[in-house]
Amino acid sequence: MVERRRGGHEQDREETAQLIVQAARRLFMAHGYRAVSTRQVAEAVGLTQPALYHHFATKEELYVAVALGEVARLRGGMERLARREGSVRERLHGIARFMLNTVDYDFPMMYHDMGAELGEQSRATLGAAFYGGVIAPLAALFAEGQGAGELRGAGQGALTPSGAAGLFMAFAAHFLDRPLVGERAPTPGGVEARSALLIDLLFNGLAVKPEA
Amino acid sequence: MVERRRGGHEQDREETAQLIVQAARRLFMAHGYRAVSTRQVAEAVGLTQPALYHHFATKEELYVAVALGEVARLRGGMERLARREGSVRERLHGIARFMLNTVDYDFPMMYHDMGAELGEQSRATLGAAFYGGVIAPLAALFAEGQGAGELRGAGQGALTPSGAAGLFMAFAAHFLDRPLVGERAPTPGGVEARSALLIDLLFNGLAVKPEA
DNA sequence: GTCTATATCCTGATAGAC
DNA sequence: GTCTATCAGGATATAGAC
Repeated sequence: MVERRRGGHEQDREETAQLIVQAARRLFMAHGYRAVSTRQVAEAVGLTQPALYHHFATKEELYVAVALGEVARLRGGMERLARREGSVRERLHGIARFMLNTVDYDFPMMYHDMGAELGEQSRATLGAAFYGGVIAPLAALFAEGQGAGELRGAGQGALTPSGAAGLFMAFAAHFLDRPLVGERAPTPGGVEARSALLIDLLFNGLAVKPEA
Repeated sequence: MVERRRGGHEQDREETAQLIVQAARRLFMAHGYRAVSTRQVAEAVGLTQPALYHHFATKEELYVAVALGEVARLRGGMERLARREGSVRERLHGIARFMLNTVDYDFPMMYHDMGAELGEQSRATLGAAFYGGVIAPLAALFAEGQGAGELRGAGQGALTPSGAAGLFMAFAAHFLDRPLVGERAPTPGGVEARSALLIDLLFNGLAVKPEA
């Protein structure tokens, strides 16, 4: 908002780049890196395909910009919710709600694209951003819960903090309401019901509780 | 083995089709449907690319054959292990071992391919096979555990049997030792340690147990 | 049943006018 | 900064000889 001082052009230099990233985000996250062509991205933003190459040198560079933006968004939400007051369980519940509410793409596919479709350098860049921005804040929260005696630690046969963070992400991916194959219906209920179930299962598991 | 009575040809009609499916299985499961070309499959089995089309009408048909074979393999293992004696937990542990030992591909990617890269008819065929051959046997086992009071049922705020089966598959996918992005290391330990951890977390969760 | 040759299409990326 | 035109390569699939 502070940059709008040059000329009367509505779309200054950086602005169309942002529009391209937004359009690419929707397409890449819905269909995957390989399934989306640069022509589709250009058409979605009202440009011709070669115009994209004025803003991004390669398709891969565009994907990296998309993914970095998404990691930054997740990081912001997670760090904000991790700082709230309440038990570790309550804060993790908040993060679960946040993810179920705002992640509208196929998480495993993004994971696959990052690991298999990109060059080594892009992979390293995104991997570091994902680890530092998503896994690390979650791991800190789990470590706090283990220290407070709320969660089983590695000494009690469970997981390291970052292992627990990875498991949390697997739970989140499972409870995201993506369109599923075949007859398997998504977990029913709204975000509140699904996030509560997610946390309940993550903390207590499927077995009957001893006191029940 | 019973069909080997025609002529001296080592590779009768159906046999090369099987070789093609095996080669395609390795490639598709390692890199995904879109990333593997029919030329690569042909080269891996020592044929030229057009020769494939004598055995399979389209690339998609070949993929369906690959996926149906894999579902049949999983079904066989699961039904065998589900019939053993022992608690539901012990039998689920056996199935977890079986999956960690024999699934060498990227499960979420196969899932994505089935849901997004194939036509409606192939998707329906594979979805039905997957549900009937993998989800249904698991769900029957979970239903048995819920009936025996070993597992929380839907009435106790947990999951339906098929919901629990889906969660089990999510756990299995998470604990498969696929090469991961960035710095996040795979869960350490061999198959026995990882399958035991999987079952422990699935049954008891991350929270400290009341009696501990 | 496998081959060579090829049709047709789509891809990412570049050249150069305006 | 965006356009038109195009390159070079790879994709699936087909035609027809042997």
